This record gives sequence, structure tokens and C-alpha cells, in this order.
Amino acid sequence: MYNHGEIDKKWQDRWLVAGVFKAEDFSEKPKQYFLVEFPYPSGAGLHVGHPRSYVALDALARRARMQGKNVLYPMGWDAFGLPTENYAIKTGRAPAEITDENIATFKRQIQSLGLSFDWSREINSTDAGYYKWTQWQFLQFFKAGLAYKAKTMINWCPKDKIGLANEEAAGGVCERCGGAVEKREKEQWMIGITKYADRLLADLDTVNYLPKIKKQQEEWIGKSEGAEVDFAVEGFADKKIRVFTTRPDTLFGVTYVTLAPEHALVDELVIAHDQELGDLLPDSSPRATVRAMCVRDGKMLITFDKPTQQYILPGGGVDEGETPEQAVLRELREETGYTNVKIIKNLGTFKHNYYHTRKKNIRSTDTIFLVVIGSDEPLPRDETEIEKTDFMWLPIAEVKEKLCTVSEIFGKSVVQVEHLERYLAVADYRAAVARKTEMERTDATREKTGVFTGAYAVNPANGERVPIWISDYVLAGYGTGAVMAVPAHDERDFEFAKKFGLPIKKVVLPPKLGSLVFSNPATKEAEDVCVEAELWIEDGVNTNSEFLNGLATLQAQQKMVAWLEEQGCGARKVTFKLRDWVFSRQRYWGEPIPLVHCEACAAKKYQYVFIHGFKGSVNTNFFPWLKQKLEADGHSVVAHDLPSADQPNIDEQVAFLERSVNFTEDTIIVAHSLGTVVAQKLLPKLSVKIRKAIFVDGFMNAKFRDHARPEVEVSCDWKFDAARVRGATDELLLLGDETESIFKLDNHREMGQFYKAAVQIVRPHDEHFCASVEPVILESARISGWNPLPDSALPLTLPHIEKYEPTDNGESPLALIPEFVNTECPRCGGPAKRETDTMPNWAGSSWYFLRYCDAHNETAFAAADKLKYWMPVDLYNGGMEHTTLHLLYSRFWNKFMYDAGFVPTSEPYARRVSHGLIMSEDGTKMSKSKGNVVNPDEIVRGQGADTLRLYELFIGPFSEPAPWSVSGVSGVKRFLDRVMRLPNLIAETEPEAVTRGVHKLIKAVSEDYDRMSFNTAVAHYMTFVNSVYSANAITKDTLKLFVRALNVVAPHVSEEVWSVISGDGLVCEQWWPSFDRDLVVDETFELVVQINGKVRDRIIVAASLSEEDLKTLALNSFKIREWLAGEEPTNVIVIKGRLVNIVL
RNA sequence: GCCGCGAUGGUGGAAUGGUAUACACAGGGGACUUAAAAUCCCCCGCUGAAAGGCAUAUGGGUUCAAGUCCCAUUCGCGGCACCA
Repeated sequence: MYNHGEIDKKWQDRWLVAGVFKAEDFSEKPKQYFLVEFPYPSGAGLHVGHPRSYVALDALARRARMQGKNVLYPMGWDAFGLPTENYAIKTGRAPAEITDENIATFKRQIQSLGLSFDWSREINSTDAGYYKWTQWQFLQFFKAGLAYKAKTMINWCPKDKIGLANEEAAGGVCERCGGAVEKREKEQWMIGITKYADRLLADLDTVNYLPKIKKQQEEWIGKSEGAEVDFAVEGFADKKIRVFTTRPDTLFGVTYVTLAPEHALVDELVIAHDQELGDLLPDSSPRATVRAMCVRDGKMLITFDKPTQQYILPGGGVDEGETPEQAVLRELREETGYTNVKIIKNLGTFKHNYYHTRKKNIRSTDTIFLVVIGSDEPLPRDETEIEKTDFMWLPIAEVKEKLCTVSEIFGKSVVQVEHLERYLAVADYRAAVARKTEMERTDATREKTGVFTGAYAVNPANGERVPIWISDYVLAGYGTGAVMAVPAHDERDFEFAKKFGLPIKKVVLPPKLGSLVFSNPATKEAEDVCVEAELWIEDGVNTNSEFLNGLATLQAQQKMVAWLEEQGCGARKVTFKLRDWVFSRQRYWGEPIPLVHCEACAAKKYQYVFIHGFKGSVNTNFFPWLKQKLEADGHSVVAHDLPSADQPNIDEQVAFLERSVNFTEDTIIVAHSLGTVVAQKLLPKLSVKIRKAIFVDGFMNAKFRDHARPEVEVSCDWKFDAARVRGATDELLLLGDETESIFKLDNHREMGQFYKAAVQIVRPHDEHFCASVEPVILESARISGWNPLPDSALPLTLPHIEKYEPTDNGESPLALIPEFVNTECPRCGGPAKRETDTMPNWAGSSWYFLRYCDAHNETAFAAADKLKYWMPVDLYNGGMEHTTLHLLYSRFWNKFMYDAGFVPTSEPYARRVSHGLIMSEDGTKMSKSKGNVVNPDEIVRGQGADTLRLYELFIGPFSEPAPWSVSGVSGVKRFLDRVMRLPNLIAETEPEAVTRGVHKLIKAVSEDYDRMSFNTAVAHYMTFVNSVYSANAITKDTLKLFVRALNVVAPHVSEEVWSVISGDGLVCEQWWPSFDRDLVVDETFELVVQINGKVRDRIIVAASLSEEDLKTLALNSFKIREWLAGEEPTNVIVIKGRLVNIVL
């Protein structure tokens, strides 16, 4: 038994003194960057699961160093997060203090293992020096328009009082506490990761990730290709329902349309206007009246109109100076005496002929409101009571009959009771859906539910009228929130149609039958038979589909999309499952978001100046649309067509703009294409600094162009002054075209770097942003009132507070600190309020691999040349639990930073692998609550660091989960003891088997490390040591080779043995041993002789024998001759170096 | 439900289509010792006295030869889960 305590410490100190694990920036040696996920330092301390990957990559890192590589193998702490904050809430202690303690424990534990981390690059995501740069990078996202605040339904965990990303609330359960998740509306910071969806998917081809990791990334991004189709809505000339489908070939099979309950059109559809009547009436001198539909407990309030002897809705005329809302409330209070009256909804205004006793047929409008009477108001108890009053509460079904009789008075429009019923049904349904937890809603086995809206859509393919339903099987957040239902060819639509008795129309035949039918019309009967088959969701051959008949699915899809595009009622469309990243947490223990909201800035009106491109005009492209939108918001727009647009003279155009526009500090320039060149020439000439400039698909160098356009090429001198252009505008945003329709992505990146401007790569609706409306441009052009802190104000540090609980309405505790919240607007200097949300945990871990390259830089998140030297990470290992979120977020973060010119590679990780979980001895997951956690300290103390290291590797295949075994640990301990005693066996000579053995060992473990098969590598070391003990002799040279090879997995023991046998220096500084090719193959081998594949004999033969010799030897062996008993083989197979198989 | 991965001794596991069960644990026997621990040696898939036969979840197939390739089934694990 060696004294591991002493030895471990001794060598760890020597390595430290020698600085052998320091990574050297810019070394001539080839670099190699190994990365393990930096841990969250929990209060529970390290458990044996953590070191599995540290030890494995440590072996690879140590080997790489011995092979002459300049290795970066760093470690740090991902220390923001909920467990610490929850502990702070419980104990009242400061999270920073708790974190420091936890880190100290983790660090001591990790360091006791003798891992070859370069501790000089240690980082901590909660250090202000670190999160300064997390904040700074967030501001780059913000400045590029990728961070935006949006009101969204969030997943809300009532227990943790925290908003969760969809992915953190998978299955309707809070990832942190396991409790049920509710829905809640909240303004949140979002980051536009969806803009990168396509590239995050496509670039997976350029990296080496485990196939299952790639697959998970692909599924999470969830690309699907199909088409969007517009359905007209009957009775709504200006409305259409846009659906997304992956099966445009089934358009002729649509029998209804389904909207998500949250779909924006639902309200309007349900209370349909009576278009017919409205059109009949001249629109003059309407008398405004208001009516109330009061509902409660399924009953509605109606009143008896004495002059006409009819039942009508309560209400009356609108008085002077009154809004219809005020009028209806007043009328109700006056007429019914109810005071607790609440308007739910304005159902719309209807024109009609109002019958009046004196003046007949007055044209009038009725605005009808849906109203509820508070439950504290008494309803009439019995019939007699009802008789006494003009008002009565009737069940809605009866109301309909009574009101129908007054249709003459109200005209057709007021036979709205049906609509009211529908409205109530729909409102009920929507309320029920909203109440449902995510869990209930996503349970796929649940029966379909839904309601009919009463409205109809028109199938653009055949003009058919199909009902519009709403159902929660349609998701609001995916596609357009509406689907065309093809029950014959979609499982969900099929179920729904069955349940509600909707028609099912078959338009796709299974391929076999389809080809039969269309090659031989005589089998038409067969088609009818086939059509009986209820549901066919696979590809096939179209039928009942007019111009698609006889086409296979793929062709039918293409033809349909082409047809839709031609008709202008549809287009090819790609959709992603990926949603934008919810970046806000209403918590204390995270990076403060360094933004300030200024009301004054938000309310301000700006002057927008449009600069069109080559052969363009401000009346083409997106300009007219943008102008309308901006003017609607009260901004002014200066839009001049430029002179010489067709034969551009940039100088002339610049002069023209200088002459005709009064540029101020509230000017925002929107330039497109060649217009951006004009803007680049114009900006340095301005005497004021303008507010913002947006370059849409711009360029700055004639050579960047794809197409030969001589007129453009000669249009200017192509020299730009980066500093003066950038200095002439507060903000500069470049929008690039992801499809590279004209300019390559690199052009935009280079331009972004040249101007130090934000680059946003988007997929435009149309090539070169030409013909279509572009919401992204509008988004970029708007001023939100959110202003970033200047770089000099970073880091925005967390203030010290007394109580860490979120406020009762779910705000961060920071919201309770006036000194933090109230501040100055960094732009206008007026009073403004700080954002009190903090960033999610994912923020700090999205870029930590960059910080390791230059961990102590105070002027940048990392120096560009160091990033260029070290990036990308050559091998990144982490748990499978991080393969979707962390991996995707950090890839996205890096890609954005790459576009912005801050990092050198588009992908951060060249290779990604995953380790399996270490389970407890009983096969269950280790957890503090179960009390089955194995603490590495015990093993390090009791059996030594190398024992723990070796067992972690030996426990099983690296990527598979493995149960911990206490007795297994003693096995590797025994092995290490035997290694320590090897010097006792040193002799002048050794058997050849030992000499050959060490070379075979080196070859074997080299291969094992290359394929990350650590368990077999350890086995190979054991086999060799066993063979030395059998031989009872080993030469010093052989032992040295062995110790060098062993060093990477058992560094302490191998250093000790090395020093005992007086090796030079440290083993870890020796070269990785190479093997002798001649010594890894034996001179003899055991030839296996098989008859019909069964082993019948084994013969020791020389390795040099030819196939013919082997065959002869085999056939002549005594045993074989006995087995053959004179029979002649029909065939003899000889595999050199292995076996002979005799076939009878 | 869909997709992916897997199933080998008492246990963890090994095996480029070519000797199934390396290495280790557990178990059994022995040596040393007053004894124990430690150490060292031997045995260890099932069956059979032996020769041999049978065994890699189950059933088929391809092949001279299958744990490995193909098809079907069962079970287990992981991911996704009304994504149109």
C-alpha cells in the first residue's frame, strides 16, 4: 500500500511550481483546446459524477501535451442561478457570499484530483469583471436589433416565481422544482435566435458532433418545408386566413379550416357583420344607438318594447358627448337598476332601419355590446317577479325564438343571437383552453375538442366553401396558427372530423393502387374500393384533384405551389419549431440587463429619410409600405427619388440629398442597396450627428458585387471613411440577405467590421428585399425608448439588497430599490428607469469558452488575436442534458459574434461528445435527497486520487451511463499498488513477451484514446502489469516506457515510480512513447482450424507462413485428419494470421 | 404514438464479419501467517464421466463463417411528443 496522501500532494505541488499545465498564447506548437462544461458550484459539493469527463479529457489533454501540443484545458464556475438564490432567500445570506464558499469547496475537491487544468485562466461568471462582458455582448445583440421586448404568454412557475423558457417547462413541469407551470402574460426580453435557425441547422454539416447530438439539435430547430395558402373568408372581403401546410398536394381534400383558439381573427369571425344589409343602406345621417347583450349563467336579458309589442335588447340612444360605452352603461343602469355592470366586448356596429312610432324607417346604427351583470346583482326569483318588469332573463335558446320575431325591427343584422350563442361557445372554449396547463394541453392522447365559429372560408383551389372551426390542437405559436384540415390524409384532422361529423374527402391514393388506377382507367372500381380506406397519411398519387390527378405526391406539391404562386394566393414557405429565446428572469442572482427605459425618447417623433437603390425609386420596393407605417406613428418621412438613378452618379445624388433634406439629430436614414453607397458618401458630409442609419442589403466595394453592372461600378471611387461614417450616426445597422441573392454574407460581415456596426443577417421575404413588405426593416427603423448603457458604465453591478424574494407580482427584487431603478437616460439625460430583469443562466455559459482564451482582459471580452489563435474548441465534452439548450444558445451566440466580426469562427466547437451519467450502486440517479451520493473526497482520502481517476475511466464505456461500485474501486486500487511495486521486479533482462507487451500496450492505448475508449485502455494497462508479474522481471527501459504511457491516466503514481527508477524530470514532460512496429506483432500465432465453422484444433505456427503452408498444416493435423475421416473438403478458406476453415 | 440506441457469465463489461466471454468485481480452493489483513497461486457460462454438445433477448434469413449484416417480434433506455 503506497502512501497516496503524501504522493498526491507532492506531485501536485511540483506540477504547480513547474507550471507544466500553463497554456501559452501564440506558441509555435500546434494548439489544442479541450473543454469540459464549467460546473455550477452547488452547496452539495462535488459528487463522483462530475469528474468523469474532467478525468477523461485530462487524459487526452496530458497525452496531447506529451505529443508536443500547446494545450488549453481550462476550468471555471457557472455560478449565477436559482439554487443559490433560493438558499439566500431561506437563510438571508448574500448569494455572492454563498457562491464564494461553494466555489472554494469545488475548487479544493477538483484540485485534489491532480487534473491538468490551467488554473491561471480560471473564470467565474458572477465576477463583475466577467459579467461586464456578458452585459457588453448582450448590448451588441440589442444594438443589432436582435434583443427586443415583447409581451408573451410565458410559462410561469408559481413556486419559484419565475418565468421559464419553453424548453425549461417541457411537459408542463418546471425544470427546477418539478411543479406545475401556469400561463401568464409578461413583458420579457427576447433574443431573436429564430433569425439564425437556418444557419444553425445548415452548419451542423460543418462540425463533428456525435450523431445523436446533431439529431437533437436538428429536431429542436425543427425545420419543415411546405407552403402558405391564403383562404378567403366569406363575408370579409378584406380578411383572409393564411395557413401553413407541408402537404399542398392535398389542398383539394380540405373540408374545413381550423384556427388556434388564440388566433387574432377569431373574434371578428364569430360576430359576423351582415354585409348584405349594410350594403343596401346608404351611409347617411345615422342615429347612433347602443344595445346590450347581457349574459349570466347561460341566460340573457331582453326587454319588451311596448310601441312595437316586440322583444328587443335593452339599450337606447347615445347622448351628446357620450361614448357608446358610456351610453350603454348608463342606459342599463337607468333601465334595470343594476349597478355592477361590466362591458366584455364591443360586438360591432350594425346598420339597420330603425322603426320609430312617429318617423318611420330611420336609418340608424346599433352598436352592440356584450355585457355581464355582476353576480351580486339579484335576478328575479320567479315568474311573477318577471311579469312585473319589462325585463326578463331567459335561457339563450329561448331568447333566440323571441328575438327572431323582432327581426323586422332590427333587420337581419340583429338575428345575431345565433352569433351570440357562438360567441359564448367560443369564449367559453377559449377560456377553458387558457385555464389548461401546458401538460393537459399537450397530452396527445387527449380527445379532440373544438367549436364552430359560424364563418366559412373559401378554398382557393376549387372555390369550395368550408367551415371555420377553432381547436386547441392547432398551436398559436407555430406556422400561422391556422391549418387547412385534410381529414383523409392527416391523423389529427381525421380524429377531429370523426368527432364532429365533418366530411372526409380523399385525394391521395396509396402509390400502388394509384399507379394502377391511372395506368388503367378500367380499374376505376378499385379506386372506389381504395377510397373506402379511411386514412392515408403517406405519399401516393393524387385523385379527385383536378389538375393534380395522377401526379405523385412530390410532383403534385410542386405543381400546386407553382399554381398558388401564379394565382397570388400562396407561396413556398419554410417554418421552424425553434422559438425566440426568452432572456428575462425576474430574479436577483443574475446579470442585470444594462438597459434604461426613457419615456421621452420613446414618445419623440423622428424624420426618416429614404435613399433608394440602383434603378429604384421611393415608390417601389418596401418604401411605400414603410412610409405608411411610419407616418401612421406620427413620424415624418422624406422620400425623394434621386437624380440619375439609371446611370448613377453618386456625387450628384449626395449633393442632391444635401440640398433637399434638412438633416438633424432626429433624422433616421433608411437606405437600400446602392442607396447605401450614397449614404456612406453622404454621412461624412453632414454637420450633425444623426440618430440612426439602416443599410438594407448594402455594400461598400465594387468587387463585392456578383453581377456585372458597369453603371454601378463607375458610379463612385469606392473609398470610404469608416471613422467619419460611423461618427455621423448614433446607431448604424446593416441588414444582410441570408439567401445571398446578390451579396455574399462575408460582404456584410466585412462591412460590419469596417464600420464597427451591428450586422443582422435575415432571410428577406424577397430577393434583395426588393418587392415585398419587410417588417424587419420597420422593426429596425423604430426607436423604442430603450437605451443601452454606454460601455463606460459597464459593468452594471448588482446592488446589495436585504431581501432576495421576487416581489408578489413577480418582479425582480431589484424593482424595490429606487436608487437602482431611477436613473438618467443615457441618451437625453432626462429621468428614466432601469430594467430590473436579470439575464438567464444560459447567458454567462454562452460565451465562457471565449473568455478562457484571454481570461483577464479588461478592455475586451477577449483579444482578437488570442481568439484567432485558440478558437475553435477542438473537443468539447458535456452532458446530454445540455445538447439542446446550452449547445444551441452558445452556437447562436458565437455565430452572432462572428457576424459582428468579434470572433474568428462561425462555429465554436469543432467536435462535441457526451459522457454518460454515473448512477448510484442501486442503479438509480444519485441525488442528495435519496442520500446515495458518493463523495469523491472519501475515495481520494482513502485510496488516492489516481484510484478515483482510474475507476472513473474503467467504470464502463464513456458515453454510457454506469453504476458506481465500491468493490470496483478496490480493484483499480490493487492495480495501482502493483504498479508501485513494479520497481521491485527490475532485472537486467526480461522475457520477450514483456518487451513486445509494452509496445503492444502503447499501440493499444493510443488507439483507445483516439476513439475515447478509456475503459479498455485501463484494461490494457492491467493486462500488461499482470504479464510482468507472471514473468517476474522487467527491464528499467521497458518500465520507463510503461510509466510514460500510464502517466496520462494515473499521473501521481507514474510520477512517483518514475522518480523511484530515477527518470529525468517529470514524466508529464516526457514525450508520449511510440511503439516499434516490428515488436507489436508476434513471430508465432495460434492458428485456429475449423471444420464447417466449428473450432476443431489450434496449432502454434510461425507468422511468416504462406496461406498455402497454413492450409497444408491444417489439413495434416492429427485431430483434423481424425475429424475428416477421409472425407474430401469441398472448400478451404484461409485467413492469414487467424484461421483455416475447412468446408465439407 | 414517432425517432434513435441497446439487450453478451452471478455483476460492470470486452470483441476491424474470422478463437465469444479480454479486463475487473463477486464467488470457490490453496500458499504464507498463531490469527486476521495484505500479498501470491489456481478454478470460475451451462451441460456432460469424457469425447463432445449447447449458449451473445426471441424467431427467421444472408455467408465458408454472424454477438457483429438483413427481416420480424419482445423487453429496456434516451429524445420528441397534436409542429399541420
